[in-house]
Amino acid sequence: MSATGDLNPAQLEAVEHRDGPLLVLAGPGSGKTRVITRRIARLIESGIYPSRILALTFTNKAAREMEERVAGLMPGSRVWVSTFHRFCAQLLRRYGQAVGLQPNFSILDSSDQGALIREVLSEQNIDSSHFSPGKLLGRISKSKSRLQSAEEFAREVLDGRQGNYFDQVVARVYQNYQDLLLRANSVDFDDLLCHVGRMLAENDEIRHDLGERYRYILVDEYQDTNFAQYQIVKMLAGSHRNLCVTGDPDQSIYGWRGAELGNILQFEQDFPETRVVRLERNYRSTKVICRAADALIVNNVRRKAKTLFTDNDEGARIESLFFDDQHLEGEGVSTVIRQIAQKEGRPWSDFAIFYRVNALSRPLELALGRHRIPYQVAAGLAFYERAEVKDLLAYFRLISNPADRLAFQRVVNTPVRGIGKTTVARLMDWADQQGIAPLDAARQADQFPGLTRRATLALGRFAEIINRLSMTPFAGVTPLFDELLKQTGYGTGLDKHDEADLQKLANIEELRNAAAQYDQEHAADPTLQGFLENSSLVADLDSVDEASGKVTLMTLHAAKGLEFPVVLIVAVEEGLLPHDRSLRSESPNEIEEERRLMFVGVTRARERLLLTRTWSRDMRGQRMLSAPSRFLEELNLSGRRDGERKSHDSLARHPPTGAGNDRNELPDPNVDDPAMAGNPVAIDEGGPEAIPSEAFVMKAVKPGRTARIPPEKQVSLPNEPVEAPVTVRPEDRAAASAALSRREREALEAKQRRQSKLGGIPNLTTGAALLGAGGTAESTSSNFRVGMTVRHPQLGVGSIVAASGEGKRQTVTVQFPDGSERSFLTQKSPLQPVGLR
DNA sequence: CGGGAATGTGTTTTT
DNA sequence: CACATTCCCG
Repeated sequence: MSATGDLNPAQLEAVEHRDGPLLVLAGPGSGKTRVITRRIARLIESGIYPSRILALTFTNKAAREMEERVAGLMPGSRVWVSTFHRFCAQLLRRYGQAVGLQPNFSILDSSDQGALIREVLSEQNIDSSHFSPGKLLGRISKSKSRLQSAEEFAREVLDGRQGNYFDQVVARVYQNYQDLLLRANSVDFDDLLCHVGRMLAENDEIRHDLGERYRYILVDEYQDTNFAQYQIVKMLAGSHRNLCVTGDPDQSIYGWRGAELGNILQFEQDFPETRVVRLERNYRSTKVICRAADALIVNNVRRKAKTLFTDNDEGARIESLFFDDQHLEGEGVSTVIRQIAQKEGRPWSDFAIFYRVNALSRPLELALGRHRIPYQVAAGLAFYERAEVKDLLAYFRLISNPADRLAFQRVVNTPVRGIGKTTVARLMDWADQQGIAPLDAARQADQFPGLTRRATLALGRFAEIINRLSMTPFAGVTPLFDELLKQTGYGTGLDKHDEADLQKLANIEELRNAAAQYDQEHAADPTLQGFLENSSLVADLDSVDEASGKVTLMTLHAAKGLEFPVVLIVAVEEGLLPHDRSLRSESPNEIEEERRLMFVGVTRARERLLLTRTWSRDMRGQRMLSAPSRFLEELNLSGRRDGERKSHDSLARHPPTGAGNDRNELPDPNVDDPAMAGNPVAIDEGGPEAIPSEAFVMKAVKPGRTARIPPEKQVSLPNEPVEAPVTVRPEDRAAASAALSRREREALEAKQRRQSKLGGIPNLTTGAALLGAGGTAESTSSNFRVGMTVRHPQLGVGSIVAASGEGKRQTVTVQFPDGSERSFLTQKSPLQPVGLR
C-alpha cells in the first residue's frame, strides 16, 4: 500500500501530517502530486472515509490525474477530486435556490457574456466603442471574484471615491447584467464561485453541513486562488481546520484573472498553527536547468525564498537560437527537433514548444507540417468556440433551460427561418414586459399584435420544434442529438465539397462523438445537464495527450503542471515575453508575473532547454523589430557577471543579414560584411574558453528546405513580369502582400485557388505555405493520407476517401464497410492508422 | 423586414 | 486577420 521508504524527509512529513492546517511549498519537479496523492491514501488508510475528503484543483486534467493516482494507491476508494468550478457548479445544482437559481441553470461562456453585456449596453444607450464589453466584463469579473454583489459594488462607487466615471458606468451595467443572468437562470464562470461564496457566507446551515461533510480539504496550486476561492475554502474548513494547501508562489501566473499571490504568502498568518513543509529538491531537471531557473527567479522580490537543487546530472547546456523572422524560426525549430530526435533517438512526444500567445503557433505549425513532424496543439478553446458547436449546444441549453435567453437568441433563426433581428428584438421586449421566457413568448406569438404574420408563423414553428425535442423521452444525449439534427435540419445546407462546410460537418460529427462518449462514460445516468456542464467546464487543453507520439505546442500558461524531456520556448523577446502589457504597467508585479511565466516554462524541461528569438516579426501585418528578452540575461546563460559584455550588445551590433532584403522598412546593416552572409546567423560569443557549460550560444541552424525551392513551386506575383518568375522569400512575399490592395490580394488568392483546382499549387494563402508546399494537398504533418486504413473506437475500421486542410484543421472523410461516410478532424478524433505506419 | 457584403477596429494568458 | 457593426440591396 503506502510504503514510505521512497519519500524524502520533507515529503514524508507532508504525507504523515494528519490534522490541522498544512502548507506545502513545492518547487517545480519536487514530487508535489505524489505527496498529495500519497497523503490522501494515508488519510484513507488511517480510517477516514474517502467521501469526507475533498481535493480541489484548477484543471480537469489535474483532477483526473489525481483521481487516477489515488485510485491506483487505494483501489476502490472514491475521493472527490474536482476543479473549483465544477465543485461549485455541483453545489449550486443542489443548493442554488438559496441564491435564486433553479437546478437546471445554464453556464455561459465568454462570448455569451459578451452578448449579454452588449444587450445591456444597448438597453442603456451606452456606446460600446467607449466602454468596451471586454473591459466592463473584466471589471465585473474582478468584483465578483472579491465576492462583491452588484449592489455592493454600486454602493462602494457611490459612497467612495467619486469621479471615476468608468466605475459608475460599471455599477449600472453590472446590476443590469446580473438581473438578466438571473432571469435567464444562467451563471457566468465567476458566478460559480461568487454564488457559492456568498451562499456559504450567508447560510449557516449549508456552511455547517458542508464543513461537516468535508473533514479533510486539499487545495492544489493554491498560489492561483482568488479571494472567492480562498473564502470558500476557509469557510468549508472553518470548523475543523484540516486544510492542506500546496503550491509554489514562484509559479503564480494567473494574477490577471484575479489570483492573489497574497493567499499563499499569508497562509501562515491566516492559520497560525500551520505546519509548513518545503519541497525544494527537484527530481525533474538537470543541474543546468535548475541553476538557470533559480538565477531567473531570484530577480523577483515578491516571493518566499526557496532554492532549487537537484542530484540529477549536469546535463546539456541551454541553447539559444536566433533567426531572421518567425518563418525561419519555425524552420529552425523544426530542423532542430528533427536533429535532436535523430541524434538522441527520441520520439516526437519528447518535445514541447511553448509560446507566450496563441497567435505564435501559426508559423510553427506550418513549418512542422512542411517537415512532416507530427504535432498537437493545446489551443485554448478552439473546438467549443466553433459556431456550429455553439449553435447545437445552444439548442440543448434551451431544451434544458427554457429561460436561457442567450441560447434562444442564438438559435431562434439558426438555421435561417426568416426570423429577423427586428422580430427577435420586439419579441424579447414583449417577453421582458410580460415577465416570461422568450421561448414562451414565441409559443404565444399569435397573442402579440406587433408582429407580421410571417414572423408569427415562423416563431410558432420554431417553438414547436423545441417542444417536440423537449417531449422526446430522454435516452441519452446521442439520440437527442440525432433527433435535433433531424428536427432542425441543421447542417443540411452544407456542401461536402466545400472546404469550410466540410470543416463544419466534421465539427458536428465531433460533437456527436463527444455526446457518445459522455453517454458511454455515464451509462448509468446520462443527463443533458451533465453533458452541458462538461462542455462548458472542459477546456481543450484537457485533451492534450502526452502519449500521442506528437510534438506538443501550447502556451506557457497551459504548460504548468506538465513536463517534457525537451522544451523549446520561442519568441523570447521583449514585448512578448515579458509581454507588452506588463511593460506598459507601472507596477513591478506584472513583470514579476511574466518572469514567473518564464520560470514555469524553463522548469518544464527535464533534459534539454532551447530558447529562440528573432530579429523581426510580423505582428498583424506589420513588421516589427524584436529585442532579446531581459530574461535571457537573467537566466545567466553566459555565466558572465555584471560589467562584462552582455549578450544584447553583441546582438545589437550584429543583426543577421536576411532582414536586409526587405527594401521597404529595414536598414541593411550588414550589406558589406560578407562574413555575415547566410541566414540565420551564428554568433558564438566570446570563444570556447569563455563559455562555461551553459554558455549562451547563438547556434547556426541550417536553413533546411527554405532556401531550396523546386522550380514548379516558383510563383510570380501579379505585379512582377510574368516571364521572369521569382523565387519568393517569406519577407518579400510579406512585403509584396502588404503592398497589394485588398482587391489585388483577392485576385491573387483567387488565382491561387484556381491553380489549386487544376491540380497545381494547392490552395495556399501564405508565403510560408507557398514555399513549403510539398506537392499534393494531403501531404501535411499528419499521418493520415487518402487510401489509408484507420480505426475509430466506436465506428470500427474504415478507409480514408478524402482529406483536406492541414495541421490542426486537417479533415478526413472515412468510409466504413457499411458504406457510410463520416468526416473527422484528425486532431480531435480518436482515429488511428491501422497496419503500416 | 431580412440577409449578405463592405468597412472599420482592436487583439495575453483561461476556469 | 477576425470580429462587429453598418450599409445596402432584394
